Amino acid sequence: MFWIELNFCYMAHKYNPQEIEKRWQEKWAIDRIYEVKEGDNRPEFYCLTMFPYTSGDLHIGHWYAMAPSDVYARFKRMQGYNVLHPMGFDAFGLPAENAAISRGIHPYEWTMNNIEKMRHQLKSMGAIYDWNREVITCLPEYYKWTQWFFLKLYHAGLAYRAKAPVNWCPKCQTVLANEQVVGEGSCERCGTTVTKKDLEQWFFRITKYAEELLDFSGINWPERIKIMQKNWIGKSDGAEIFFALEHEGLEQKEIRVFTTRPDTIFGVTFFLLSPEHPLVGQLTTPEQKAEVAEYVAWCRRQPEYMRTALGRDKTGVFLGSYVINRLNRERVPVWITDYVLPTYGTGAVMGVPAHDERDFDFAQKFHLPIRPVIVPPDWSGGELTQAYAELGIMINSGQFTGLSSEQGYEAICDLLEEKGWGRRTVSYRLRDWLISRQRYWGAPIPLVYCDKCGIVPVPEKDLPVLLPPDAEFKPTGESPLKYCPSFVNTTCPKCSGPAQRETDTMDTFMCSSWYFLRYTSPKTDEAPFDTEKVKYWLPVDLYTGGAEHAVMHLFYARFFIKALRDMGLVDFGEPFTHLFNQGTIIYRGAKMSKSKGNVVAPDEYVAELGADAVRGYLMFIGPWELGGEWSDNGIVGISRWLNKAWGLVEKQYASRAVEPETEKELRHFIHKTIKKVTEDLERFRFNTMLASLMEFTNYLSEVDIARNVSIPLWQEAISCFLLLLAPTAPHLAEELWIRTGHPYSIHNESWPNFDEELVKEEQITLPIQINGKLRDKVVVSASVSEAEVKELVLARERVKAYTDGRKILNIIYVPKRVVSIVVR
RNA sequence: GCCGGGGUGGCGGAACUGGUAGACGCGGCGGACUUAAAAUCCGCUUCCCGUGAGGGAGUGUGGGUUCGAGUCCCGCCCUCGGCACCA
Repeated sequence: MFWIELNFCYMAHKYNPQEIEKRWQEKWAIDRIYEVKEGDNRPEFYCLTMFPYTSGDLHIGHWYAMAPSDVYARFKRMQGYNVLHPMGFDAFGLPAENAAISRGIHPYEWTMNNIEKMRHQLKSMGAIYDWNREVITCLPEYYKWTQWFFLKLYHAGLAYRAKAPVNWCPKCQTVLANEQVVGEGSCERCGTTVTKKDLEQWFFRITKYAEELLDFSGINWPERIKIMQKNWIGKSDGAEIFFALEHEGLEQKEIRVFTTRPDTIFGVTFFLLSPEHPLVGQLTTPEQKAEVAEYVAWCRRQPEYMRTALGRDKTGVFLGSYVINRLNRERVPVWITDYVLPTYGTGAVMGVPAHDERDFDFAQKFHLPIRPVIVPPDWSGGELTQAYAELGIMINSGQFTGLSSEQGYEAICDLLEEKGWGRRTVSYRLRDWLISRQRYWGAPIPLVYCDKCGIVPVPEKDLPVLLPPDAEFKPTGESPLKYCPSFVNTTCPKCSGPAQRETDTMDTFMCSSWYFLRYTSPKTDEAPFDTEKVKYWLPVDLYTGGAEHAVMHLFYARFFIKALRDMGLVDFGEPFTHLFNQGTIIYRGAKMSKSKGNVVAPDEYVAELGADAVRGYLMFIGPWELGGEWSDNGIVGISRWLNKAWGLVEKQYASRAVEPETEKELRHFIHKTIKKVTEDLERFRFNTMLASLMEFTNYLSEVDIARNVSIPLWQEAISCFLLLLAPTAPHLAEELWIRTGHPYSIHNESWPNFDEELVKEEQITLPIQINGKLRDKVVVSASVSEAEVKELVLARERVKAYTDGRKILNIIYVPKRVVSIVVR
C-alpha cells in the first residue's frame, strides 16, 4: 500500500503520454481550436493528404503518410497561415462488396463500422483535422454530386458508350476486375483461365486532354511522377500512311497504318493486322479461312499478360491477300499477328524487318524478305545480322536514296500529303478512361434506357440515384443491381414510359477526382461545392501521398479539373500546385499492407509509448521521400528523448554563476537551432530536424549541469524548444508549455524567428591539409584574413614537420573552409 | 529491355554550391547509482597497426578530373520502384 502511494506521487511528475494525450485531445476538441474558417486576413494554405480507403484498420503505413503532413500543416499554421488540413474516407470499392458476399454484412454497414474504427485511430494521432469537414464518398449527400458531375461530363460530350473487352470467366459466367485475375491469368474463385469478352461500357474522353496533360508548367511535382505520366500518355510523332487495297468485292480501297518511321517505307516487305482488326474476315482468302479462324480463336484464349509478354516467339498467319505500297507500287502480303495491338495506332502495322526488332523476328520466323533501306553513317557495306532501328542514311529508296533519315522523313511526309497517300500525325498510348464497374458498391451511373427514347440522363432534380438497400449479395460476380427489380425498373424521365436503369456503377477514382473540392464546403446541399470557398482555398497548395497513384488518381484528378474548368465550374486548371510523395514503409521485406498481411498497428505503440513517440519515430527513420523499414526497437530512442525533454523542462533550473561567454554560446545555439528546424521543415527533412532538436537538448543538459546561464535565458531556451517541438509532439509540447506557466495554447503561438547575426559562428575550426591529407586543425576567428591564416598555419609545429626541408608549391585558403598546402 | 530512385560503421541514417566522412539515434562495451535488476546518468564505439603520441586504409566497383571527390565525368556490378511487342 505504502509502495503504491509513493509510486503514484512520483508518477505525477513523470512523463505520462497516455494521460496527457487523452486530456489534451479532449480539451482541443471541446475548445474547437482546430476549427477552420475562411476569410480572416491570414494567407490561406491548403495542405492535403490523400484520404485513406476504408479497409478497416489504420496501420503504421497510414501514419507514415499522415503524421509528417500534420507536422507540416501545424508548422504552416504557426507561421501565420490559415491552414486547411482535412481528412475523410474513400469509401466505395470492391472489398466492402466481397465482405458482403463472404460474411453477409451489408457493404454500408461494413464500411461505416470501419470508418468508426479508423476515425477513432486517426484521432489518437493528435492531428489538426477539423472533423466538421469530414467527407465520406459513399454517402448519398456526396455521391449525389459524383453523379451530378457524370451528367455534366455527359452533357459536355466527354462521356460515351462503347464496346470494350473485359476479363471474363467462362465458368462463373462473370466479369472480373483486373485484381481478381490471379497468377497466370486465372479466375480467383474457380481457377479457370480468364478470357476477354466485349461489353458495352461507359468511357470518359480523357484522350481529348492528352496534349494538355503533358504540360506540367506552373506546378511543382516530382520529376519521376511527371515522367511516369508522360510515359503513360506516350506521345509519338509520326505519320499515317494509306496502303492501297485492291481486293475483289471490297468497297474499302485503302487501309491505314501508323508509323514513327516513314523514312523506312521502302523497306516494307509485309503488312500486319491485329487479329481483332475489322478487315480480317474480308481479307482472308477461302484457302486460308480455316487457319486464320483457328489463329484468331487461339489469340482470344491468350490472357492479356501472355500477349504483351516480351521475348515470346512470334506467331501469325498469312491471310492470302495483298496490299500495295504506293511509293514503290509493290504488292506486300497481309498477315495477322498478336503483337500488333488493336488499341494502338490503327491496329495495323507496316512490316519493316530490317529496321524494327519485332518485324525482324517475325520475318525470320516466317522466312519473309528483309530489305535494308537505312544504313549507319559510317557503314562499310556489311551484312545485316539484326534490325537497325537507329537513324542513318537512306539506301534502296528510289528518289530518296542518299538522304538522311531526318530529311527523308520530311520529304516522304511531304510527298504523302501531296498525293493524298497519308499525313503527318501524332499517336498516343493513352486510352479513354473506362469508368463502368459491374458492381454494387459504387455511385450508380445516373442514366436510364428507354425503349422509345434510348439513353436518357436522369434529370438533376432526381439525383441522387440511390443504391437500393435491399440488393442481394451472391457470389455471381455480376452487379447485384442487375437482379434488383426495384432498382432496375423505372420510368423514362422523357416519355414516362417504362424504362430500365443503368446497373453499372462508377469507378471509385471518379469519387476521388473531386473530394478535395468538397472539403471546402462539405455541408453545401444545393451544389457540389461553394464556389466562393473553392476560390479561396483551391488549388491545393501541398498534396502528399504515395507514388503508386502516379498514373491513376493523380492523372484522373488533373483531367477532371481541366474538364470542370472548361465547363466554367472552376477557374484553375491544375488541382495540386505542389505534390510530394513520401516513400513506403517496409516491414518484413515488403511494403506494409493489409493484403500482404504484414501490417503493424499503431495502437499498441500509442498505448505504450504515446502518439508523440510514434509520430516522432516515423519521422526519424530517414528522409520522408525514401520511406524505410519499421523496426520495433528504433522507437525507444525517440521515447527516451521525449522523456529526457520532459525531465529537462520539469526540473527546477537554478543558476550558479552567469558567464557571458556561455550565455552568448547558448543564444547562438538557440538561433542556430531555430534556423535549422525551420529550414528542415520547409523541405520535409523531418529526420534531420529531430536530430538538431536532440542536439539542442543534449546541449541544454550540459548547461543544466554547469548552471552557468541566467534563469531568464534558460527559460527563453526552453520556451523556444517547446515551440519548435510543438508540430512534432503536440501533446507533450502543450503540457510542458502550460506547466512552464505559459497561456493556453501553444498551438496558437507564432513560430519563433531567428536572428541571422546570432546564427553566425564566431570561431571556426579550419582543417589543414598537406598534399591532400588532413594533418592539423586550427581554431581561428571567423573574420580572419587570408594573410593571417597563412602565417598562422605555417608557424604550426605539426605543419612544420611536413614542410621543413621541402618546397612549398602552393597554399590554398578557402575562406571558412580549409587550408590546403602543396609541398614537394 | 527502357525510365527513375538508391548503394556510406554492427544497424537506421548525417554531410551546404567539391573542402574535417560517419551528425543524431539504435545496438555494443566500460563506469556511476542499487542488496540486485530495471530505469537513469557519464565515457568509449569505422577498420587495421601502435602502450602512447601517431600512422595507414576507408563512402558498391574499375578508371579519370582536381591542391582536395561520398559529392563532378566515363565504364561496370548490385538493389528497389514504374513501364514494358505502343509500330
